[in-house]
Amino acid sequence: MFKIGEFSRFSRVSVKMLRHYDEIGLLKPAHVDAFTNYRYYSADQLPRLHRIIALKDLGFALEQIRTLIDDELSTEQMRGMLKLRRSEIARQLHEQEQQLARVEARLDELERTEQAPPYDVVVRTVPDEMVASIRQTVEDDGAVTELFETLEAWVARYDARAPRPPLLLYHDDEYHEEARDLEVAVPVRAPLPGDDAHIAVRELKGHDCMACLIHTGRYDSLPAAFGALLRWIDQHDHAIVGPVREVYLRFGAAQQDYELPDVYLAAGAAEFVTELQIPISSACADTNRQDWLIS
Amino acid sequence: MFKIGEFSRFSRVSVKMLRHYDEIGLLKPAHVDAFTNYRYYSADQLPRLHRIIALKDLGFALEQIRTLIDDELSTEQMRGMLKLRRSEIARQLHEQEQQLARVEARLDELERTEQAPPYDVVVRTVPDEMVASIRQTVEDDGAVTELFETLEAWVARYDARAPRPPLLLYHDDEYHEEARDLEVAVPVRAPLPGDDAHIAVRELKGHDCMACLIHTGRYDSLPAAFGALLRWIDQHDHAIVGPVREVYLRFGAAQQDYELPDVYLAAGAAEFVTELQIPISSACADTNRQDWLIS
DNA sequence: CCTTGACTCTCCCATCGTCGGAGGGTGTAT
DNA sequence: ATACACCCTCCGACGATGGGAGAGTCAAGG
Repeated sequence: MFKIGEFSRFSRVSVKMLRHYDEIGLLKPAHVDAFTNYRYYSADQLPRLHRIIALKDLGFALEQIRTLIDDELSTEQMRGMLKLRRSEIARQLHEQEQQLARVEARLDELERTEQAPPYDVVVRTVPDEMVASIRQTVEDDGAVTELFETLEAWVARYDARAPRPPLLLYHDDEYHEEARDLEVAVPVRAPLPGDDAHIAVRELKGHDCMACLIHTGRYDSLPAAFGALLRWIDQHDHAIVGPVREVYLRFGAAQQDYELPDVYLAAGAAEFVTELQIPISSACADTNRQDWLIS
Repeated sequence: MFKIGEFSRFSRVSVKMLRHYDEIGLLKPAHVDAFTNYRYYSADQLPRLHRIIALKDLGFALEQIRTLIDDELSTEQMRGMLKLRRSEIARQLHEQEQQLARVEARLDELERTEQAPPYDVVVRTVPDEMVASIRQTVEDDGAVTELFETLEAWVARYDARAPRPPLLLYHDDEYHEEARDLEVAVPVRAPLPGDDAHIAVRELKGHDCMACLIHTGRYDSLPAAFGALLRWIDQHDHAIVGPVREVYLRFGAAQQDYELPDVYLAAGAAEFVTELQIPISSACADTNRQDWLIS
């Protein structure tokens, strides 16, 4: 039997942690003196403790470890978890790379902001539009692409696609890291009767005063575009009165052929052309308003 | 001006965090209503916020960001930090790989423990020995190697090296993650007068009853060997009465030629041969004691 | 003008693993 | 007997984030 200090020295776990593990029931001392409450550990407890540390290093929370370890898991199983952990680390690496890419985009954005802002903001009227849409809370950006594909496939089955670009609505009141309340929508020709589990066909209300901005280029720098649009709205003292829309005028390798007003065609042949739309209060009819209707 | 909810939506920072950033002085709202305490943000604050997020994604703490950002650092400087961050991530990846290697070693150890323990524990008397040593708190294992090299070089200058193996003493009372109180020591022939800043020449006290165990193989699995030694001590009801020693009988590519008793030579030609020694209470003279003196 | 509902405020608490410290009791060696 | 090393429990802190209670505020519709 060893007192906690000795046991700490040889197990390479601090005294504080040994007490903590005792407290949460992860590793009870082999014996606790009833009078002094001194903890006494036996050398036979080392394997269990080493198992705990191994699992901890594999990224498990102490709470999980407690349940895992009581299941008497074999070293074979633990080797399996080791493999899992390796792939998990690879995934994290990938994610960090993406994060750095986002940082770069942010830097691009900052530089662009320091120069002359290359965005032109216009105010238009956007008409009502019949769309098929899915609204749901989404965690991963990749899921959005999937939703669009689902939607297009579903609409294609009814041969009801209207030749106008798909769009995305941001319904969140405020931003949250994990889940965002999004609505993906594609225009349809007729009020389709069919209504799948999550797919709704509805008339998407237009708006008299929509502050709009065309962004060309990859989506990494969309926040910059939103920033410019927001600055315009701020400077002109408008109020935002509805969810933001992203309209995908052109995207991906296969060039779309939507019916668009001429002004859009001027955007050139960039691979990605996106319009950002924010409905603003109507008290603005006096500003540089331009009434272009989507044909 | 935007209320906090709107600003959150467009900045992609949660309301909670905006309030937090206000509180810690990282991003104060452009205006706070004196009566209602409502926070109002201006679109001009977006660049600063994006800078903050970029730095956060680069791994800085909010506290650091505050000082960084007030220094008006350019995007060029931030790109430099991006590079730094990349290498930092590479380093972390390497570290995680090492950690996984340690986990594997632990699993090896567990399997070995489940089988018959291949360690023979003997009790010997270890005599006093004159050594040159450095004792200091060390954070990185790599630093230990450096210390040994420093020490050997210093002793070599006096041509005072005694042909016995170097050793490491663990002085910590209890284990701590970050810093360990270690003493590296190499045997010397004479009481050297010279005494460098941190190098001490002293007689390392021996001990009548030293529980010893020979470990062959890489240092990854040293904890397993310590475990075996500890179990032996526990089973035989000994008390530990001094710091643990690791004696490096053979190590590295260049084979050493220390004067050792025959029993050590039986360990074969393994690349790494290490003896672990723990001084125990003398009340054990009746057990399987074997008095081998190092020649 | 009043109600309603959406929005905001402040304040407190929780997470997770680890450490530090205060204040007091225990064990062993001089 | 006294000193010193060790141990105990209890409380708080870290840092980024979120949850929730309870109260106040704003804007739109009746």
